[in-house]
Amino acid sequence: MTDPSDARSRTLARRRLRTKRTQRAPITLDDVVEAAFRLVDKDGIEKLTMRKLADELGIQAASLYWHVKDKDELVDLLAEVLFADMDLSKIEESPSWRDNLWRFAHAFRAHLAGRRDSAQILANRFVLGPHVLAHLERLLGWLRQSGLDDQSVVYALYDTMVFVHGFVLWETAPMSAQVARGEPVQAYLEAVRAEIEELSDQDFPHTVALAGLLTGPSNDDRFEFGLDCLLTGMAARIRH
Amino acid sequence: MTDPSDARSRTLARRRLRTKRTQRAPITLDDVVEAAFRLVDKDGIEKLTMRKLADELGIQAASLYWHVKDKDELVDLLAEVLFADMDLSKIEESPSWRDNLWRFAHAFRAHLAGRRDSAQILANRFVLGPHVLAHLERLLGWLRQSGLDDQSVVYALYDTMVFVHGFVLWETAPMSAQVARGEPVQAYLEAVRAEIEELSDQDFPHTVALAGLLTGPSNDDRFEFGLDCLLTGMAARIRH
DNA sequence: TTCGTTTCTCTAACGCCGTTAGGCTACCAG
DNA sequence: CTGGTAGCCTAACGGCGTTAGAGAAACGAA
Repeated sequence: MTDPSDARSRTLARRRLRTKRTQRAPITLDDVVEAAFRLVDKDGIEKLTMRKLADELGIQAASLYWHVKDKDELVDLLAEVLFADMDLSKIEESPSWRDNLWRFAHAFRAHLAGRRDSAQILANRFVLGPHVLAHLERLLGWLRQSGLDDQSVVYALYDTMVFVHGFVLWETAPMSAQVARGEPVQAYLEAVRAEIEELSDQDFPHTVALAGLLTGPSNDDRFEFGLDCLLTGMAARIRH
Repeated sequence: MTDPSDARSRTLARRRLRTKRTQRAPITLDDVVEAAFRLVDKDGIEKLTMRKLADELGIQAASLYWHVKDKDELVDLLAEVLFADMDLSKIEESPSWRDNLWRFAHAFRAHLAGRRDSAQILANRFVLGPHVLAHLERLLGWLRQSGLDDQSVVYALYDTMVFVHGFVLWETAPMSAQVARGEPVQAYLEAVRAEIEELSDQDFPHTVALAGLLTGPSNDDRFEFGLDCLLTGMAARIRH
């Protein structure tokens, strides 16, 4: 029984030397991941199937199991690549930890928003691959260099990531469920708002009164509010 | 074509009047939900199957579809019941919105921690059932009565819930994946820590230096830190 | 009491899924 | 030339969500 991952890396190294091939070039792991993301963007993560993925690649489903152990390993891979694809180098480093964290949070959210079901792919997977570690190293460096004590660095980063991830999860939840069936987001929120406003004023005075804000149009405001509070609180806590 | 939910409620109302039955009592929707949670607690949400659920109830899989339209509707139901089961009445109301929000956040986290895969069940489902609305009403009331402007009430509650949900999701992520296979949490964290400490000091100085804190034992500290920052920031923002 | 209706469950089946076993072919190193 | 391995194949297994349709028990009205 050969170890597939060993075999894989040996193959990848050798492929560069290969000059010509009578048949079509073999599929690489990158091809698999790329095709998977194509399908996810089209139909959502729930519709991602080993058979459809194989189809997209022009091979049989069983052949995928040479590249990947499991469907689970596949999704783990997607999660890692998803995180790795975030381009932190575009963020210019500031001497202020708060600026750095603020920019990272926005970049993180924007990145997740750019790919369908991204928050769901990341959820419940604790991936510590090389790309994730590289990003982590950079972020920790930013925060440490601005004079924060080590515990604050770790906690601040962790809690910020948790907040952003949670936020995007809630932000995209109705979209995945309803909008995938064709309806625009705005229409969905209108429907929820109408539903709330039909409630009895007697039983739900506060909910009805706040219906507009609850289904409010701007998720950006909500995000900014939470993030700003989080960072302000950190600043207050750190300088005693 | 009869509407199943209408039929269901009529049945429930009538069942109370029924005195005796020659065969075993029919299954109610509550029975279904209860059995589903039993299975989730035992094997995790991913192993929940219509067939196994039917088995647990002593009926055939197809019979479930009289009680429930979909598996999706089932999980929506679980999400709503999960949220509804949180007992907010145990929380004593304070005149301070901060106290109220703090207590709610802790109750929410504790509640989610008490049931396996709860954060995952809640994820990506935007449920607005009667129980959820009742809780929402109560929470909004608490915050409004302490003099917060309406927008702050909504945003503060929303962002707090997002944070708690995101936190529990991350907190239980490694547990679901690894611990379900038998290993204790502590052992898993030790393994991650060892993995980090094996990294090159050259390439990952910060990550290695903070390995202990990154895999630190106390999630409670992390949670407290984030929540406290969030609430402190809110207080600062609200009173200008 | 009778009789149609409703409630709840059944059997049978469809098509899709993840995954495994084992075989075939093209390539490469010796 | 030859053995091994990389990369794909066909075939199949058991399990999944779901539907169609039948049937039995209980009910409600006559």
